[in-house]
Amino acid sequence: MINITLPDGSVRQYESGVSAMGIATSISEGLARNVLSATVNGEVWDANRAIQKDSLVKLHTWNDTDGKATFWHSSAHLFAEAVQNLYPDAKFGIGPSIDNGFYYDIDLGDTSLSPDDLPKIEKEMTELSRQKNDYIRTSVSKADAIRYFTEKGDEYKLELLDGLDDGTITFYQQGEFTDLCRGPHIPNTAPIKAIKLLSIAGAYWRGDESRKMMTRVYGITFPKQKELTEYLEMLEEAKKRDHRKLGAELELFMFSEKVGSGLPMWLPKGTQLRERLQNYLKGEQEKSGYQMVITPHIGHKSLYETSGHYAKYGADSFQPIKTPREGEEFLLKPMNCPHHCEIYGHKPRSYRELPLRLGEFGTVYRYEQSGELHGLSRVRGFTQDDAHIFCTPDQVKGEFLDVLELTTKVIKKMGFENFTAQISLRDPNTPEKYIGSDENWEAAENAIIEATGESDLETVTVYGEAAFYGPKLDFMIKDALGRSWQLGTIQVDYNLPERFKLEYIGSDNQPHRPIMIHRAPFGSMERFISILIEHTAGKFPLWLAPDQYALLPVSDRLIPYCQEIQAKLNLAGATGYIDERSESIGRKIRDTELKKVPYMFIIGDKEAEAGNISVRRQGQEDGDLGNMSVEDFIAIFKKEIE
RNA sequence: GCCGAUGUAGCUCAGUUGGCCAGAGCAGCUGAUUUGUAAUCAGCGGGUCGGGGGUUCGAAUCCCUCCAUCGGCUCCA
Repeated sequence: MINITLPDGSVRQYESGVSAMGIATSISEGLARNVLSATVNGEVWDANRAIQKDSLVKLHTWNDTDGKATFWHSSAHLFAEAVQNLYPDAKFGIGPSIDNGFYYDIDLGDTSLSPDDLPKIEKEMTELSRQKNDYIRTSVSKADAIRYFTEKGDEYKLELLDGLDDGTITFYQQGEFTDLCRGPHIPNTAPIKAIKLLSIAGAYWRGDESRKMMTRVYGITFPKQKELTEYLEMLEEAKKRDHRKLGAELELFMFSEKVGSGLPMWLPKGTQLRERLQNYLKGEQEKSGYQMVITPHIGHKSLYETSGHYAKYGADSFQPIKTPREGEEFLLKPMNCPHHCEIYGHKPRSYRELPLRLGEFGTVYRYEQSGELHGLSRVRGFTQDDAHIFCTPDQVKGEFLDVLELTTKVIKKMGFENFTAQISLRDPNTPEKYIGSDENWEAAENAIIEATGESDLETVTVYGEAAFYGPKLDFMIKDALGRSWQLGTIQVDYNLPERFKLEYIGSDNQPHRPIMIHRAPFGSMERFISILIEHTAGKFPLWLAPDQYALLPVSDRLIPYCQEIQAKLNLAGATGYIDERSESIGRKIRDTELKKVPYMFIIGDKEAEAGNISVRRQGQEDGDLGNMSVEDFIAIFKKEIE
C-alpha cells in the first residue's frame, strides 16, 4: 500500500500502481469522468500512469490550467494524426499547448496549406476523436526511437532526439499516429469534442531564421461545443475592441508615415485622456512622497557607457546623433534611470534624505524591430510613468510595500478587478549570471517576498527570471475579456548605484551605497492606454472620458439655453460640448452614442421652460434618466468621478 | 530584422482576362428643414489608385524596388 496526499492535506491509502484516474474513481464517478491529468510530486503525469510510491497528487480537470494544457497538447497530437491521414508526406516539428489552445509546426514539402483547407482537417480530427483512441505512453530506447523516425523519414523528430538522453525517451500513440513526446496526455481522444483551427502562419524550425520555414497551424479545442462558441464570440468581441480601431474612431491618437512608424501622435481627445491619467497618478505619488523631475530627451553617449546600456544595447538602438562642430555623440534616451542617477549624484546625500523618490513621466525612444510594432502596445517612442527610489538596504521592504499599495490602488481605480503579481528571483543554480553580493540579493529577495506576503496580492514566484542586476516584480492584469496583460514592474537594482558610484553618508558618518528601486505602475502610458481602451471598449469611466457630456438642443433656438447649462457644468469641472448642428434629435443622440460620450442632455422647450435638463446615459438599453436640475446632475456627476 | 499577405476619397469597400474622363455608401461642404431619446431631404466638392522606377500604343491592373499596415517568428534595457 502507498500513501497518497491530496492538496487539501488528506491522506488516502491505495495499492501501489494506482493511477490518478483510480484515485479519482475512488473519490467520485463524476470526478473520474473529468480528470485529464495530475501533478504527481511536482511533475505533470498522465491520469492513467501508475504511481508506485507515496506521493503528493493533485488531480487536474478542465478547470485547472494544467488540465487545459494537457487537453490542448493532446489536441495537437490529434491534429497531427489528422494531418498525417490527409497529407501522408507531412513531416512534423513540435506541437505544444499554448495559453489558448495549441499549435503544430509541420513541413508539407511543396504542398501549401490555405485557410480553406482547415475545415477539412477539423472534420478529420472530429472523426478521429470519435474513435475514442487511448493515448498510449511507451518508453523506448534511443536507438529504437531513431530507427522509427528514420524509417518514417521525419528528420525534425530525429533532430529533437539528438538532444535527448537514452532512457528518458517516451512515445505517445493514439490511433495510427505516434509522436516523440514527454507527455502527459489525456486518457483518450473522446473528450476533444469542439475543434477549431484558427490560423496558419510561418515559423522557423526551432525559431532560427537560418532554418527552414515550417507551416504553423494554431487551433483550440474544448470539451463542449458551447465553450468553443463562447470563445469564438470572445475573439469577435476582442476584434471590435481593438485599440487601433477604437483609437482611430474615437480620435485618440494617430500615426503618420512621414513622422515614422511606431511613433504615435496624441490627438486632442487622447491627450485629454492621457493627461487625466497622469494627473491622477501624479497626485497619488505626491501623497506618497514622490518628487517630480524633468530630464532631457537625449543624453551624452558617455552616460550610457557609464550605465552599461551602451555596451549591451548600443548596436541595436537608434544610433548616436552628433553635434556638427565638435562631433560629440548623443543618444536618444532609452530609459530615464541614468538621468535620475545623475540627479541623485549631483550633491552629497545624507541618509536623512532617504528614501529619495524621483518621478518623471519620461519619454524614451527604443529601436524596436519593424515587425514588432503594434498600435500603442509596442512603439518606438513612449512615455514611462517612471520613478526611481534611492534608499538604504533596510528601507527596501517598506518602499516595496508602499509601491505595491500605490500600484494596487491606481489599478483598481482604473476599473481592473483581477490582477496578480509575478515575483522573479535568481536562478539558484546559476549565481554567476547575477551581479551584486549574495547578502544583498538575499536581503532584496526576502524584502520582496515579505512585502508581497504582507500585501493581499496574489503572487506567483518564478526562479531565473530576475534581471541580472536585481529581483523584480511584474504586475499582471486580466481585462474584461479575460485576457492577461503584463503592466508595470518594480525592480530592485544594485548595479546602477555601483556604476554611478552613488553614495550617502550614514548615521555612522561613513559613505554607503544606496539601493535603487525602479518602478512604473502603468509601464508606459501608451501601452497602458491600449489595454484600457480594450478593457473598456472605449467607454472610459466618467472621470477619464475626454468629453464627459454633450448638450443636444432639439432646435437652434435652444442653443442659448444650452450655453447657460454648459457654463454651469464647466464651472463644476465637467467637460463637454454643444451639438449645434441642425440635425434631428434622433441623429444627434445616435452620433453621441457612437462617440461614447457618457452623458447627453436632450434640451427642448420643456427643459428651457422648467429650467432643467433631460439626462441620457450612454450605452444603455434605455438610457433615459428623466429630467432633473443641473445641480442634481452635478451632484450625480461628482459622486461618479470620486 | 525574417516569412507571408495587404495598400483605390477622411472611413468601409467595388473596380471582370491591361483599354473610354476610376465608382458606391458613410463622413465633409452648401441649402432647405427646427426636429423630443440611435440615421430629415436635396445639391456639391473630394482620389499623385502607398512612393519611385520599368514593360507596353496604353498600367489601379504586369515586373522591380522602397515605404507602411496586418498575421506570425525572433526580440523587448
